[in-house]
Amino acid sequence: MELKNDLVINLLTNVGDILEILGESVYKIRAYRKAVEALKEITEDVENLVKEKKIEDVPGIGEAIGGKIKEIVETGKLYYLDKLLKQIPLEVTSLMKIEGIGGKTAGRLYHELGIKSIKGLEEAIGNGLLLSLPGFTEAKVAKIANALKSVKSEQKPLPNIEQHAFKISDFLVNTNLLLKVDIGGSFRRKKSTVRDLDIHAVGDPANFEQVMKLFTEMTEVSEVIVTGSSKSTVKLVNDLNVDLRLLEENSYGAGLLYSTGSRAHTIKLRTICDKKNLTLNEYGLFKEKNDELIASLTETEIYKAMGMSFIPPELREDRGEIEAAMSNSLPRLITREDIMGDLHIHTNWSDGKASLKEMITAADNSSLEYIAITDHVGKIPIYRPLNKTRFNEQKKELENLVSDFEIKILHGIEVDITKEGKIDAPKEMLIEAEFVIASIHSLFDLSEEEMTQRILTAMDNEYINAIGHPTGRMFEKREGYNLNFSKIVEKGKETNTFLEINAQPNRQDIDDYIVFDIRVKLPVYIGTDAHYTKDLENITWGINIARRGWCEKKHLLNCLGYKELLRKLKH
DNA sequence: GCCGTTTTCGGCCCGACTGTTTTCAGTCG
Repeated sequence: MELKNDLVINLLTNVGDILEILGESVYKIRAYRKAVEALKEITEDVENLVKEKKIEDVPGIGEAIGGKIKEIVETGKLYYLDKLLKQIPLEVTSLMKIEGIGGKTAGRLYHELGIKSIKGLEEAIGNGLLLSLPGFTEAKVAKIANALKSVKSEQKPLPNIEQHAFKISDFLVNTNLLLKVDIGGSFRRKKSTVRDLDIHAVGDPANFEQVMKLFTEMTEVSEVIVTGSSKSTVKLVNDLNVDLRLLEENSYGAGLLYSTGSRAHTIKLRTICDKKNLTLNEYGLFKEKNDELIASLTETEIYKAMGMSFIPPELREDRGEIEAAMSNSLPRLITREDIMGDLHIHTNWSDGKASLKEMITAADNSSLEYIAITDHVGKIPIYRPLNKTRFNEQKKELENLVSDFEIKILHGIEVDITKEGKIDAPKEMLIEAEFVIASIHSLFDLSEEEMTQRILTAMDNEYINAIGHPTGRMFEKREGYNLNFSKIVEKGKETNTFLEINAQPNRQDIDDYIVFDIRVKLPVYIGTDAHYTKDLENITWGINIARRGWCEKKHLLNCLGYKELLRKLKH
């Protein structure tokens, strides 16, 4: 049986969109949005939650939405949505993907002009129909026509946009018109993917007009979406949206807190403030009655004034960090210095580009205590995977090299998991290899149950230490397959098999919310999957995921020293 | 529609920018 999580998320999203077009209560719409967000953050099978009558335990899901989820799980359909769709066709919701068009405008376009789709909207602009609509002036129509070219921006892998982000903040710093420039938003929270950049800067308001002019006229800007004296949004030629928020220096901490978000974190903070008769905004924390300023200079002061310890940006997702900060029980997140080893590295013995010696030299020069060399074995589409003979040759080369280095080396392999969950490698190699990663490299479109079973079967193999890039996602190439993680974690505990956080920029697999869920049940480890020596630096992306997943040293296999690690492995 | 350290009703985060609304609704973050 398939997991129904995606279906439930889709149908409830549709309900939210249609309700928005119908102009329903914003609180009702918000309730559906919140329920969808909550469902995206759980790794459990929604069907099981329904069966065990635990679905209403999920925060944001109550009796009404819980009942609808039950109906979707049991019948695959939702009568309530079907009824709504008799009033508004589903396609109308596509209009809301255009910048500046929300539910109200989409509703008017449909009701007053019969426009159902983006294509219909283009036609209505072309033949002048849109101009006939009250309130739609030439300027407004031109703006919509322009916005049509760009649907609301997509998520992009953080590593791909890091350089753009620094370039823009450098540009702002170099104007010499600002005192401090910070990149906030999901960039500062170190999310694997970001939708836009939120830049926060403080300075003398006398300079703001000039800063905004320089910002909106940067050569990389393809379009100015909004611009005002304290806030502007531009679209860059590479389709990245950048927000710039300017504040006075004495609002620095409050502005950074606001800029960093997340939205859910901010809302929770403000809700708590409300109960304490405080108001929190981007200018500061105030007493509600008399507007008296309580704190604004630093984030630490503001958190403290709200009765909390400083919350690292990576945790600001309303996953319990606020409650933990109030009870002084935030996790001691891992740092770069805590990482003792890298357990997934390739060399030119398979599809890596660096030699064994080059890789070891590079790793030895970093602060690592150990690495695992894990070249490919099995029928995978690369030029030259290892066979038994070459594995032995590699071992010999390794033995000759080790004395020259301080770093400890596990001679491992990465093996392929076949469709049936078998391990495509000779047993002698599995016995001899000191760290065996099993990964899926083909047939990605099996059902959820088949994929889960495929991995469970592989984990049952007594020589497998770890599952590499567990969901197989590759940004801008393919979605990851869904897995039943509760079953996989159970099997991991039973068989002493661990899950990888693959740190390749285009993988970043598994996601932080999965790590958050499983970390206390089964240790994880970060592997760079390096193919070049410089790829060893990709460990950063894995650390981001681990930190966002609330990992402390005890949750990560590669925070163990070499000897402790060996004791943990099953062979 | 959800929720509760003022708890089963009456609230629900807060503010900037846009357009044409002469006082605010819509959209966004």
